[in-house]
Amino acid sequence: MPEKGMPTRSFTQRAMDCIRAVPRGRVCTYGGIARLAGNARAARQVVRVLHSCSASRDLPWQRIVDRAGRISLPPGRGGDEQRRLLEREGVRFDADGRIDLERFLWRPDAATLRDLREGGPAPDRGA
DNA sequence: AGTATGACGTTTT
DNA sequence: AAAAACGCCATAC
Repeated sequence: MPEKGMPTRSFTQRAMDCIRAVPRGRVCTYGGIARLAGNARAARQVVRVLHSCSASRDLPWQRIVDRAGRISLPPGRGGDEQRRLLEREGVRFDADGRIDLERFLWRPDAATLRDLREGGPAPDRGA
């Protein structure tokens, strides 16, 4: 059994759980995943997580977009596929290739939030 | 212990 | 409004 108080799961592991929690047909942002995983500033680490696990693990990697609702992955290196996958889930893009986050941004309900955070506290220094 | 990585986010031009 | 500059972070090595 893990030590009391010590995080048993790394940020990377928690981030993967959060990504898996994004339902089909919805999206979340890099920063949003970072915040859910316990560190609001670790958006870049979320990028690294996706880099190492997108194709291999069973992560819905395509559901992570940037804060403006745009696909960050460059076309030709997966960006096109990401858009195709999202459209197949029902996510719509406007003429500028943007997703309406008011409509498609996923927000976890209280129960999901609790589940995602059971591994450790969320030291959000946003104050 | 220092450097590199990255599909970001925020602030400043 | 758009772009650059700047800040930030967890992991790999």
